Amino acid sequence: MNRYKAPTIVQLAKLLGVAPSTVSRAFTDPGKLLPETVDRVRRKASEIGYVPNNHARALITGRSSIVGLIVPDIANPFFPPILRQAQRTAEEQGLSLILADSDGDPERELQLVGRMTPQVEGLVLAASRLPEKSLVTIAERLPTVLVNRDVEGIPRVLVSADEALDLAVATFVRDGHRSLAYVGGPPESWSNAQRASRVERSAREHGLPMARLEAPGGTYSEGFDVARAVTSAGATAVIAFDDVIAHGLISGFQAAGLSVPHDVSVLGCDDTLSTTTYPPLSSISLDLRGAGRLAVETLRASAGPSAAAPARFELEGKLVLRGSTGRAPER
Amino acid sequence: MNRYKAPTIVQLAKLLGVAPSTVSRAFTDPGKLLPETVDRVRRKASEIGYVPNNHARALITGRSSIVGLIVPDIANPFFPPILRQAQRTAEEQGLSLILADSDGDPERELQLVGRMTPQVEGLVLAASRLPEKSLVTIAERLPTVLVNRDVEGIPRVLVSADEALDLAVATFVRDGHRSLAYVGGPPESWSNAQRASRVERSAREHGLPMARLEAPGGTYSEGFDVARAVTSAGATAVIAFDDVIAHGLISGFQAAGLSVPHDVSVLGCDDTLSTTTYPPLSSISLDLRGAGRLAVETLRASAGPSAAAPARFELEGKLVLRGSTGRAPER
DNA sequence: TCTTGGCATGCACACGTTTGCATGCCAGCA
DNA sequence: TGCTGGCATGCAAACGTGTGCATGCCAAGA
Repeated sequence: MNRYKAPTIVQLAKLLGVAPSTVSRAFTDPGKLLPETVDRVRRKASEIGYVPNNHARALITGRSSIVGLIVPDIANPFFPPILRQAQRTAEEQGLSLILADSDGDPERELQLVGRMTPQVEGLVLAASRLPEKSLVTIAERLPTVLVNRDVEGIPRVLVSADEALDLAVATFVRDGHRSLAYVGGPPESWSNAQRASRVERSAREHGLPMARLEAPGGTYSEGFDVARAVTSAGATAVIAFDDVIAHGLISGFQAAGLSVPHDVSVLGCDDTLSTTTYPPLSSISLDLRGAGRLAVETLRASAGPSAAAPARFELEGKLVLRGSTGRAPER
Repeated sequence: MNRYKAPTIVQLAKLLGVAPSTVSRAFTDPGKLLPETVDRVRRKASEIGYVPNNHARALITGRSSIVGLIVPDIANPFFPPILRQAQRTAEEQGLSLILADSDGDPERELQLVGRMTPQVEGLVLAASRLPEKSLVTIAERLPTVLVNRDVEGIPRVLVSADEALDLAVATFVRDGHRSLAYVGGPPESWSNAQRASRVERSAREHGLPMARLEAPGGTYSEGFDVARAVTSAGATAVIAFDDVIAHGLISGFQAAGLSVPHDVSVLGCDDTLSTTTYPPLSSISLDLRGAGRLAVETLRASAGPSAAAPARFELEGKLVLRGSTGRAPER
């Protein structure tokens, strides 16, 4: 009933006594028109409230001004900063962002990609759980940027904790720790594999024994439960896949009567919790917002006719020592 | 170069030896077709990976199959569950969700609405900070659903803590508490005003003195800092606007050498942190996912020709007592 | 004056759907 | 058998825009 039909390009053209194509050009290719004409068209347009119909435009150009973003889990504090900055950057470029959550399920992720494909201009896949093969196929038919997934031939932006992890291990050694534990997160996560192997390598180089433990769901309570295994492995320092697990670990240690960092040092990763734990969590701070921005900028660039090699950006995180790490206990 | 053209309805029709309109109907109006035909079309469609082009569809029908969702702050743990379920429900209905973050700024929120208007079919505004007048104007020109904002004449779904707050106050009284504090959150937030006045009323009815304190940014560190004010007001029980502030309060008390819940009881709201604090935070659990679902379902319903009165849903939360609340200290 | 060429604008088709109407078929009834 | 009517499907016209090509104008050069 309150059906309001928006003014169209032909109405505006008729009103001005010009051809529809002239109006079109006034918006999309003003250089081809007399500046005076452009002015006249634009003025009248805003007067009658004309605004280009996105769907009609998308239909003919194939560019929808919409980009899709898929994350495994919106509720994970790792993603909101990426998401937020991605949206903001998209907005600056005149793009809209459509969002979906794959729930960490590769099958569902693939399905979401399928649904999005016809209506988006490009895709950002954050921490994708899809096999490389699928990713390549997707990237072939649609401009795609990966976040935290390193696949040759596809533009990608990675937030890396590698150097900071090296530094962390070195710091632990210097502080007298003689045994280390790493608590892994979701096994399908690329970051998890990356971090685990880096810590392992670094520990080996320092001759530091390392126990490998798991919190596959990446939850607080898993972290809590695995604390026991850390102590029985004899480790005095533990690096967790992320802050959530680290937080659980701290609580687990406290519940077992151990003091952090006096009895055991705990290092998180991602720095999403910052000072909201007690003691304040040492962690590795990542440039998540930068990743969000870079992802859509790269997408935009790679959507063009550029035949340049697919970009690969690596954003190094930095180690932030707070109260949850310290010297090894005297024994 | 890597331009991949998606299969179209006519290609599919040719492949099947039927008319394009038949294919179209197989998706939009299957009742008009022989069930067998519908099957055949759908089977072939998924075989060759055909998926309807939304833009073409939107152009002719005027319905874009896109709904917009605006939140004040994606990073606030209150919103992801809403967001997530809203997206999922939208997906079930064949809709896409475009997302934006207003950063809590009304001006920016208005601007976002303006940008979205021409391309969405409806709008969900969560915890909007816009004046009522603006909201009414928006709702007039576009199907709109409010979440946690109560404006007469606009469909809305509210997650309410009212009854649970009453129960909480009664519980405090029963447990011997003689003085209460309420720590408010963002002053522009409708929920904040709602909760504050409810607690105030409930306390008055019980003859319980109540101190009103503020953490206007709604952050952990503000909660931490305001803990001091709580104790100097002599309160032995404190209700916080949300879990984040409550978490800060707990840490603040611990830093001041007070034990929770032995010396002071802390109650959060929203139940977003659940067991990740120590002691586990008592809180008020809200049906956020239900709100997300209801919001887009309501939007969908109100987009139809229904002239029914705008719906108003109120989802009551429930009190969950964990380890951060207990009996008043002996004195 | 005639030609050339650049520049501003008009013409008309294409994009992939939906949908009202037309068509053809077959069953049921007189 | 002939007629009616319902049902499954085909036909073709939109929806609002972008864009290659054609057109017409005017200035500059010969």
